[in-house]
Amino acid sequence: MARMTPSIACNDCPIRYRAVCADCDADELAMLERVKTYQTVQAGAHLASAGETLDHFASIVSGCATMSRTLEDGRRQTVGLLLPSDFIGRPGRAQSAFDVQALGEVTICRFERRAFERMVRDTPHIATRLLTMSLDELDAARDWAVVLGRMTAREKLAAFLVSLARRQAQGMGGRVSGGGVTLNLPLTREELADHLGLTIETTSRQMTALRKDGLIELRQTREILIPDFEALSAEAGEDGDGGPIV
Amino acid sequence: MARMTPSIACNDCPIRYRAVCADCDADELAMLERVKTYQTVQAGAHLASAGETLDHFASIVSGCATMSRTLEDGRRQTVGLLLPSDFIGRPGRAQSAFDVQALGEVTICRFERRAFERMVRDTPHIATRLLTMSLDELDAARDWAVVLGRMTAREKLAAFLVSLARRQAQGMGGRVSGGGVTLNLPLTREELADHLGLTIETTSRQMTALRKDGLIELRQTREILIPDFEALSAEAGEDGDGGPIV
DNA sequence: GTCGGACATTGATCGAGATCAAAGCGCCCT
DNA sequence: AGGGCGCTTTGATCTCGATCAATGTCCGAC
Repeated sequence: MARMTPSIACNDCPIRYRAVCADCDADELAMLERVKTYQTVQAGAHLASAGETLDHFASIVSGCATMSRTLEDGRRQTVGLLLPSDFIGRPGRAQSAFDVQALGEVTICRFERRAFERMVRDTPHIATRLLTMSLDELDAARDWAVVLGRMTAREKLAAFLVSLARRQAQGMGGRVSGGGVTLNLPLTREELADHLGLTIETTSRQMTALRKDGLIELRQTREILIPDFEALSAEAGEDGDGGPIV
Repeated sequence: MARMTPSIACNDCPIRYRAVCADCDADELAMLERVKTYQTVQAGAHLASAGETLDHFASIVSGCATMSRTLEDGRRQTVGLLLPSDFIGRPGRAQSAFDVQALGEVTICRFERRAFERMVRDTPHIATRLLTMSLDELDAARDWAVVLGRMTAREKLAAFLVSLARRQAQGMGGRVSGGGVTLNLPLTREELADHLGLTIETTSRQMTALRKDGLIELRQTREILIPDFEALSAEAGEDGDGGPIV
């Protein structure tokens, strides 16, 4: 399921300036270099399970993962979509509160828990970066609560596509070209539905509706072109903030 | 709307061991003591507004507040209920992402932004405490996303009452006596509905339904007795985790 | 006292999204 | 080429919560 991958030098790392190590200087990076290991897992692999004790933290280097919870009766809600540079694990607590599952092949940069917690304590550049990232995620989680609690199915889907396009543009995973944005959906319709708090059928219908209204074009089922980003944003109940994609 | 309140000594502060200052030693507390000011605001006062630039951070000393966002068409979603010891503001960013509004009379302990950010940088005990609190809030926000996205109206209300009872018991604001827990709702039905992602009417109907089913008793509209905490938890779609109230 | 306004409950009906059901479409495997 | 399986779309119907509309309750002002 998981295989070791040769570590690459931090300086050549694609997430060098976006992950938890972003603010580290050469010395600090050298310390991380000593304790890190790369690992690649296949689609569907569980990087963590709710209630499970974790002995490692990790940054996503490439690929995507979901963070979700499943109720006993099978209802599932995704609470976060993890993209490259995002952090997995919760310093200060060994138990994971959610399931973290790889969507495609995922490569992570792992740190043994004790060693990393010590570095958080002793390395202000890591501690403050972790705080900043946590606060960003907190804002994102609360933003998403507004979507889940108060938006219609159509608005939910539009809001998700807009936010994913923004994140992919930032991470250079998406293409922004003259008036059109292309984005790669890392999720199946079912996973998407679980993220939006809808059923597969409603999600699919809304996808069709946005397509028929010319707000998106489906190149493949997993490749979406947004011809007019502003127009789609307007569908997402956005008050104009958030601004353009880049 | 707001009035200065004589500061009380940190050592006599009701939130001394729960707020952002919890881990501070005597020296650090003395530094905070020098820059803090207490302020009391009336019900309905805005402690922050979405998009507004804040020049202070604060801890809630007494009273309750909501953190919410309102869409242009008036739909509102509460994303957090702030109780004594909770923190207001976002170190590293001057803009508030949400509205923060006092529910009743609220007393806060304020810190000027620059001074506090400097302390976060220079005082590990504050930085790590802030990180812990942020991570706890992040977990709570994600837990709530599951409720908003996947639970029925009845489950939403039960989940909220259970979580509020737990928090009040922790903060000693609630009474736990032989088999029964009393809790004080700091929210009107409308504010409650905005927190649950429901309408007032549905919220009220579910309240009545839980009462008729013997799961809660309404002493006053704002005072609720939970005769059997476990039974109510079971209604909240809980998988038995979370455990008893204390 | 009683008037008025804010908050809460209850009832009747409607509709967005869930559920049940059936195709359609790729894609791998033999 | 054909069969089978997973994913997606589309259609028909149902249901939970929203909406529309009274009515009830509490409290403070006069």
